[in-house]
Amino acid sequence: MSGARVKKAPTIVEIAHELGVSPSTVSRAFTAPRLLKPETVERIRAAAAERGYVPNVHARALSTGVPRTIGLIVPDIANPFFPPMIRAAQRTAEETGHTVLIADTDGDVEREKRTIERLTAQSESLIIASSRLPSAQLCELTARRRVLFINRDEPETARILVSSRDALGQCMARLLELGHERFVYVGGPEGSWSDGERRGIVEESLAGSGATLESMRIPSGTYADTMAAADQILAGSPTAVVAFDDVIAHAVIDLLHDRGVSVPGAVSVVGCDDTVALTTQPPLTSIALKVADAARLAVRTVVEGQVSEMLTPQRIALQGELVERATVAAVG
Amino acid sequence: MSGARVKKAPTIVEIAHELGVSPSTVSRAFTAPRLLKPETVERIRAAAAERGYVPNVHARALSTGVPRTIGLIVPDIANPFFPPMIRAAQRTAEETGHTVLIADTDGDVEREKRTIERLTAQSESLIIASSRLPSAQLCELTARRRVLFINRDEPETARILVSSRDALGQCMARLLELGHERFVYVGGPEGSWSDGERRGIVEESLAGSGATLESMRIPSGTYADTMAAADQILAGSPTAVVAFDDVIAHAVIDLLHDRGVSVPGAVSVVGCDDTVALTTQPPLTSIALKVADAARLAVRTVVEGQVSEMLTPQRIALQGELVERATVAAVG
DNA sequence: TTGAAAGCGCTAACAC
DNA sequence: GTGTTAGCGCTTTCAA
Repeated sequence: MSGARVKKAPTIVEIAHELGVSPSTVSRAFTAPRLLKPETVERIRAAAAERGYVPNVHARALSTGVPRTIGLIVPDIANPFFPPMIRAAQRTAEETGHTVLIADTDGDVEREKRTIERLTAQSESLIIASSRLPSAQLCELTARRRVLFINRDEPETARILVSSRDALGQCMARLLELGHERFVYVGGPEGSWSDGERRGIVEESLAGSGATLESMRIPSGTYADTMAAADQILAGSPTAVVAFDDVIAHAVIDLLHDRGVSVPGAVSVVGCDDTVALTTQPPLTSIALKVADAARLAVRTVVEGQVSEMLTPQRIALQGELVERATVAAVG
Repeated sequence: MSGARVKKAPTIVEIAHELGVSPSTVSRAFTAPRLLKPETVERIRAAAAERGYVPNVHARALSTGVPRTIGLIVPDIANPFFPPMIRAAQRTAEETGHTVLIADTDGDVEREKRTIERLTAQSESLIIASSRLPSAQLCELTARRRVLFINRDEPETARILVSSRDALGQCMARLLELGHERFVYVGGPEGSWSDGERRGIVEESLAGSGATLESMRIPSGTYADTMAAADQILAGSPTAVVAFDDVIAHAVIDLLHDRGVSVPGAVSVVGCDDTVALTTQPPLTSIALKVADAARLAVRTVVEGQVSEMLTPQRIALQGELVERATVAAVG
């Protein structure tokens, strides 16, 4: 079996020859069937299917000048926040015959820049999620490229924000209603747009309520580092802990449990992203984000319109939904 | 800003004109610099860098006949087992200037077939992880393609197995040593190679030991379904539970806890994959698999050698390592 | 050491 | 409705 030859893919010309038609006719059978006699289309498609013909994307891209490829750049594919986004993007792209190229930057700015360069050359547009680039670089790099951002709120760009504003606001109101007076916000990575938004909402919601707020941050956002910050989190004897995301919330529940503090009996905990919410004990109250919707919308946006034109700057915020489970209760 | 034009990428011809050299010279500056006067190479590279020239992958692929693209097909990108594999594959592919196209099949056979067809056309080789295709179809589909499998042990193909054999065997021996006599194996998806391997090792290890084994399965492999199967899992009052993966192990720990059964005091639990091991209470004893190594090896294997030739059939098993944490103890 | 020219597989005017 | 032709950007003989 070793040494066997890989079968060369059949080309349009070969199919054309066999059928006694011209190459362009075969091409049209796939790209503009309505220009052909239905019968011809049938005949060609049948023959093509039989020989296992699949159009060569490179030839097509070269000929049309538009690579039907969309680059999707994420900081970390292993972060459970992104796979659903990637999935939705791919499924949506499929509908229009596009391919999504995934790239992972490790949250590293240099790598992000290089990735943008590289993908620019082979994609008709770029979708960049949670970009870490400083504004200046970002403007420069994207000045003459078709780029759409997800979760980066840079003015004058096309961007989609997966927002927790409404849901988190509602959640905070509920917590206040339940009599909570000492809050802790356990934030995530510095410079994350989501973290900024959430921190802001928590502050706004509490302003003038008489409740106290302790605001802190777990830069790595990991379970282990959150556990390690237990003392700091519990320093002010909070009655409610709002976590940047579900991973942190999960750790908070566990550290509370370690100290014999009942959740939600003594302390209420809320997470965000709804990624692990069903695997905590008790099940975590969290905010389900419109990640898949954002990806779908992103792909549809970049796919429509002339690829030779920049995207129209606009800001779209998709509001998530509060999912009430079992980690929130009245104080006391 | 809307309506602004996307900058057209500079081509080899433009650079050649500006420098007063021929297009082939510019091409050679990138593909065969040793054929050129070092000084010329320098001049060309500088000019190219300045204009932001990046070779057009499509043109290159068309011209050389080899698309420097590797297709990587996984059942579910959201399964925490795969992102580290994807990451490692991409980083390795980068080294040789290759691009990895990720596709997700949803564990669906039809979709897997379509994906293989589609990727074949634009990749020089395919890496397929945890393929669900029946053997016959798999042989047919792969008969004349450059394909390498990960975690699918089909004879006469090139395959890499991320094995837990040694580590799990060692773990079982340890459990026996500690006096365990009633075991449950809580398996995963039907047809998974990993599940078959693990189930087999558990059976072999216990054969002739006098210990009893209850073997079951959570087809979906989810936390929720595992919780729901609590009665079945605990029916035989096991002293040790071996789980197909960490997600199931996590659920087992939680359901044991719900019933007031101490881990590892009364029951020992071991997981596999080492994906969530650090976020359980107590920390889960698990098996760290060589997933990233497998991906690296897979990419290196498909990248080397003539792309016109099939891969040499071979079977490589990469052994994982037992990571002892806190969910295993002596019986009693 | 460099240039000229052909051609990869496909699409898109433009003919017929 | 279908065929002819030119060309997308690049690599690669073959000549010089």
